[in-house]
Amino acid sequence: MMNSDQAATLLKQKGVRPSYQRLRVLQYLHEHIGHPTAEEIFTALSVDIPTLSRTTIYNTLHTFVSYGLVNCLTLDGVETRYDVVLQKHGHFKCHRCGTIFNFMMDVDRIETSGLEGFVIENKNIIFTGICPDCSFKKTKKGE
Amino acid sequence: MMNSDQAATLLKQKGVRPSYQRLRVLQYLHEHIGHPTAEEIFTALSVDIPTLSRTTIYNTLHTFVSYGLVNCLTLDGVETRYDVVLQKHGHFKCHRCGTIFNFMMDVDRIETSGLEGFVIENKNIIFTGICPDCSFKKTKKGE
DNA sequence: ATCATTATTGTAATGATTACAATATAGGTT
DNA sequence: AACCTATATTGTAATCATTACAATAATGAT
Ligand SMILES: [Mn+2]
Ligand SMILES: [Mn+2]
Ligand SMILES: [Zn+2]
Ligand SMILES: [Zn+2]
Repeated sequence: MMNSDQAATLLKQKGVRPSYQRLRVLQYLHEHIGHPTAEEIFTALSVDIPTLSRTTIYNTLHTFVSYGLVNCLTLDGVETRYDVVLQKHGHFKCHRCGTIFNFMMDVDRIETSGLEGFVIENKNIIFTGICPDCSFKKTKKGE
Repeated sequence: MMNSDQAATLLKQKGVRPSYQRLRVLQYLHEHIGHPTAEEIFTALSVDIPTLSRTTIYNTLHTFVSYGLVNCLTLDGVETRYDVVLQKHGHFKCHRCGTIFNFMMDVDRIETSGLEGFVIENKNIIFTGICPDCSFKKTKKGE
């Protein structure tokens, strides 16, 4: 998916010093595009890097966001999640299994009224409901 | 805007016991539609109700949400905000002054791809940027 | 008035995130 | 290569919103 060299190149390209921890976090994000939390990243990388600090994860993620390497999203408000897919897309959260899905949409085609004079910098689309998997399980159980 | 009797009627209508605290919270929400936080409501009502507990505010808001009296929204992830405007609308948060504005849009006209088989229960639209007021101040300062 | 149900209160706990200071590392300069 | 400064990492303590929980109070039906 993304090897160490590719990660280093990407970081240097953006002006971020490619430390070992940062490389690993960036690689993890590219290998786990399901919107992981800081804690999930920390837990996963701790196995390989026993000295890893939670603070480093937070610092790294903040750096990545400010340098435009990742986007952060807070769907529910309990945990911030990180997204390495930079292409504009919407998010669907299944309230049964908690999975966050990406979906495509033409963000700029949304017609609004009441935003005259507003400078729009970001458009965030969040849908909630039940995913096909959970929907199917529910139907089966109901029989 | 909404007097005690109106609030009581609304609560009874929805099957929520109209305690004094609940009446006051509901009234506050109707008089402050700028998406207040639990803390803001608590601080404001504490003046009048010195024995008021923060827990009551949280309980009350949870009750209101579950009975469909208000909606909650978590735009940034730091604080949950409460919205008594039940009509579907989008939110714009100014990252300069922090104000959260409502705007109108046809939510159902959004075309998506990749959500086949998903049961959509809620559509949340959040824009961020700079509001006209802050935009104007910035321009003036720049002269 | 009695009694069971429900609401309120206060305090303690939780959990994600931030603040901060000490230590370690990286990369440029001599 | 050794040196030095800027930057990154680490560990711990603090913060802040929210929740858990148990005691007390109020409500509404009988
Ligand atoms: Mn995504
Ligand atoms: Mn609103
Ligand atoms: Zn699901
Ligand atoms: Zn503003």
